[in-house]
Amino acid sequence: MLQVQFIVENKETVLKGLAKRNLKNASQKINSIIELDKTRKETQSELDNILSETNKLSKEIGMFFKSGETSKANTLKAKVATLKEESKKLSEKLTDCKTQLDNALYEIPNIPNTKVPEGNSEDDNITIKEWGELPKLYSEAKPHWELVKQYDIIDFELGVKITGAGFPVYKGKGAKLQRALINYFLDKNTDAGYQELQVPHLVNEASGLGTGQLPDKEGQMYHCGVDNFYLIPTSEIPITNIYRDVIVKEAQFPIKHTAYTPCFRREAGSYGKDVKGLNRLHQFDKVELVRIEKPSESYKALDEMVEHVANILEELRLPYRILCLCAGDLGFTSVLTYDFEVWSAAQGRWLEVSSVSNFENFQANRLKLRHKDENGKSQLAHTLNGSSLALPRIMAALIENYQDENGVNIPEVLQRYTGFDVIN
RNA sequence: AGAGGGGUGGCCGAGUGGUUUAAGGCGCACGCCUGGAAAGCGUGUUUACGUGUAAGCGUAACGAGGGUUCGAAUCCCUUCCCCUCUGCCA
Repeated sequence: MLQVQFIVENKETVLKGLAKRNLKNASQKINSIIELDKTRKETQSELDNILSETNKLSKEIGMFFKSGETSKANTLKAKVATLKEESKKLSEKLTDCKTQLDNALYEIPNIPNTKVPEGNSEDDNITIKEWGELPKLYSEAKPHWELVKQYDIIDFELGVKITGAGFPVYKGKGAKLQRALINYFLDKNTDAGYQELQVPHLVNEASGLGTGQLPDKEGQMYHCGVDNFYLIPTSEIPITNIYRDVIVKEAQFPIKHTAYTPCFRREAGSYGKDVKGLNRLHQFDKVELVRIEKPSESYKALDEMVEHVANILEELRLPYRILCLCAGDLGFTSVLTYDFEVWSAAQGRWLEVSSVSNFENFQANRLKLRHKDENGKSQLAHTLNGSSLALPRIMAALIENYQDENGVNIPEVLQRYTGFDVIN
């Protein structure tokens, strides 16, 4: 969430940013936040004064009891009783005010970067780079869901039997290819200085709140009721929450992590070719990048991440394009996001395989993730993340783009990981 | 899962109702001392909110949340976590 102080001091900038996102009743919401903050400050001051007085009197009571002046003590006790009533009222008012303020802040999305194009939907995203020639497939080319069946490398029906739709079983060379991709991605990331982590796949409520999936996106996560844990929809949650309530030391920067995890998403409400085959699953694998940066370095870090992901796709020789998301398509928490899409030749469409974002201090504010600046003052750090990469759609594109009369060929860079060069 | 013991500052650790303004130690920073360093000595060393131009001042925080009391690290309740033993288990 945004910092109240930032909203108060930069009201016009905030309103302009929210207008870009077409947020309804923005100025009303912002005014109410400013008003609530004012009330909060006043109430805090009033309460502190009363508590200060109460503390002073309590000490005096103690001394009177010690010296045996019971009647004096009792007089003060009566006085404290009235003060206590007042402080109770004020403290309730303060709690109430803070809750209202937080709830109001939760509704305000992040302010888009000036680079973010105007626009209402994905149609307004701007392509900033295209790479690779779209492959011309041979006449018998098929979509991946037919190929995986033909070569028996991914079994959707089996997954339905075991669990339900959207939980495929990878078999034989399919499983091996999946594992090869994971290892390849992790190696690329660690070579680029990202520390590899293995993190829990279930997280508690505090972590869900920290990165902002809770409370609003509760329905999109699988929940273990008895223990009150959530299955992670992305490893961003466990990785970023390492830094919840942390003050990072100067020497720790830059902080670069990568992790492979399965991701679990309930994703209700989609249909048709969007969910066909590997296009959208309830469980899928992903290798993630997370960076914690000093504010002055975060955009350099974002560019590095984009460059890094592009390099991987080029090594795989998958045609891709990079989109700069427009304000209307930009995620709630993001300031600037680049989406990577690869060309799925047999489907004749682009598939999103990575999303790289700078959240600036929006996430850090909820996480209470800070660092000390040059003057020794605590400042919120910046958080960034990106996929490198989401497995299923890479699989889909690979299988489709690399098919020919002989079967599905394996990109050269992966062959030392798979140990075979064709699936047939 | 059962029984028992714990959770105090960056770290160790004292503290069972009232000058706790959380002892003492370690670490760290600065200063003195020194040719230089170590040792020694001195000073300082949390976070959040409020207030103030600032120095500072006020409030809150002893795992978390409630309660008792004029007053709680200390007593009571709830809850989370850690350790030991027993059980179960890859």
